[in-house]
Amino acid sequence: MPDLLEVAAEPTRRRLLALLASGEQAVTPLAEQFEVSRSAISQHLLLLAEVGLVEARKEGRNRYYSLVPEGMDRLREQVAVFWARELDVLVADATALAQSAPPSPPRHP
Amino acid sequence: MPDLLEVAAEPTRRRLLALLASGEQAVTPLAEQFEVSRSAISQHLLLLAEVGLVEARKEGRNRYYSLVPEGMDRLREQVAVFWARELDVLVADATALAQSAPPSPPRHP
DNA sequence: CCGATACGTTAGCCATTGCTAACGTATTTT
DNA sequence: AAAATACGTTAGCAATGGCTAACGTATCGG
Repeated sequence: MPDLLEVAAEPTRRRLLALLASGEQAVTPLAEQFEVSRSAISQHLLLLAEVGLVEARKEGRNRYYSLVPEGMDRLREQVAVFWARELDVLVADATALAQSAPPSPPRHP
Repeated sequence: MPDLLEVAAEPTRRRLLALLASGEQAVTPLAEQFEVSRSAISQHLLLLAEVGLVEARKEGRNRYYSLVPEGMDRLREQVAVFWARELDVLVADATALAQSAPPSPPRHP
């Protein structure tokens, strides 16, 4: 059972998700937008399906892949949880710092 | 030159970033919170530093690692770019769907 | 000066990953 | 019925990744 974030982070799969965002699409036309083989894309899609980010609707000899909203929400949540680990405090420092303020002293007194 | 999102997505490194969010920390105390060796953690930290997410402040025989706000902002941006690819439309459907509304017809008319 | 501490570094190992090529299968076309 | 299309599946490969163990190197304490 692969890690959701890791699966989604891989560059080819990120692009696949982005492409599917504009609507469902069959495998071959998807694969044509990449430089790797159709088989490679198929395997990426199966992995994305395994973690519940996409699903396939079979119609004739085509399999139309589309995003699974619930899965994408789970991904969004995971990302949110990551950022929520007080990282925002740090980033707040960054913007303050970007506004030509003196650098804040090291945390952890 | 490794991919920023992929580097940040790996579970151990995610946790490292989260731990560093609460303040700078030396390698050994960091490593003690994991089950893997100190060497493994050191290598993860070096990789995180390579992509600009963390940096080390040397003091005596310790190396205090901390988040690099600019790097974390770049990461945040990358994530935002990913979600911005019209994925939000899909997610909007999801919430609507979660409110017991009939499923929206397949996109791509 | 010597041992201990805190690291980075390296080599080597094993598992995983992403890939291609070839094949199998269902569906459509002719 | 045969060829073509659109897939998934499998095997097998090269590369990568994460890990440990061992070592090298500063720095600190005695």
